[in-house]
Amino acid sequence: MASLAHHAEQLAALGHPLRLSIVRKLVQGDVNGTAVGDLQTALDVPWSTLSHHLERLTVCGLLKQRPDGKYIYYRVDIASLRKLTDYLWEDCCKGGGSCC
Amino acid sequence: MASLAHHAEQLAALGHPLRLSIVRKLVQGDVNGTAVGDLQTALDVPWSTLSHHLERLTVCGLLKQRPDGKYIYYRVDIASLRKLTDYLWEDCCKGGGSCC
DNA sequence: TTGTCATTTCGACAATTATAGAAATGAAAA
DNA sequence: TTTTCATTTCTATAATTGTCGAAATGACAA
Repeated sequence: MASLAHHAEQLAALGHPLRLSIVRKLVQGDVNGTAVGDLQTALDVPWSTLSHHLERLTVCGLLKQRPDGKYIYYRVDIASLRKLTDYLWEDCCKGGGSCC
Repeated sequence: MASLAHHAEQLAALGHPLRLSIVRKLVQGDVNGTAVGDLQTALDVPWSTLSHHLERLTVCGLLKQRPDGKYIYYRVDIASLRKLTDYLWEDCCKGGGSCC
């Protein structure tokens, strides 16, 4: 099952305090995205560290990048995140019983 | 925010192919839990490796253990997993706009 | 073009995590 | 009580991941 590996990769990407706080900030923020500089200010973390984590989140498909002039805007790929959370619950209680 | 660190820990636990397949199997399986031996057979992984991953999932609160005689049954803590997936969507589109 | 700002890439080191054989535990059956 | 079975702990090694300063890139402004 290829999707298992893919989803594991996305969950691992979310499984880091700084990366999770990036995603949380973007989920709550402007639908059009947030510039890296604004994230840097908000999270107060070195640029190179932030950039590295943004790449990790982007590579696995959780974030989308939109360069606009001088800035790069990042936003959560909502469909991708939805698929991920849905995946965790797929076929719950298949064998009968209702727990969810 | 203490819950951020806790949720990151849980997501990291899910972010490993073997651990994710353990959780998927338990989510789909019997509500009363699955014995370690059955997991071992199904996943075909060394006992010590499996045990290590089960511990990681249990320590962060995603799995519950129920020893019964010779066997130990593991099941997903449904409430805990629900809190986790809900957390990811909390306050989505706070600033207006409707994406989810 | 020169300068400045936003962001990424490079590089090196530290820290954490994964793997699995062998030994240990602990409960039940003979 | 001896044996057997289920599972964990121990131990060591290999692999991956995280951190961040410094240098590089690439866009816009003067």
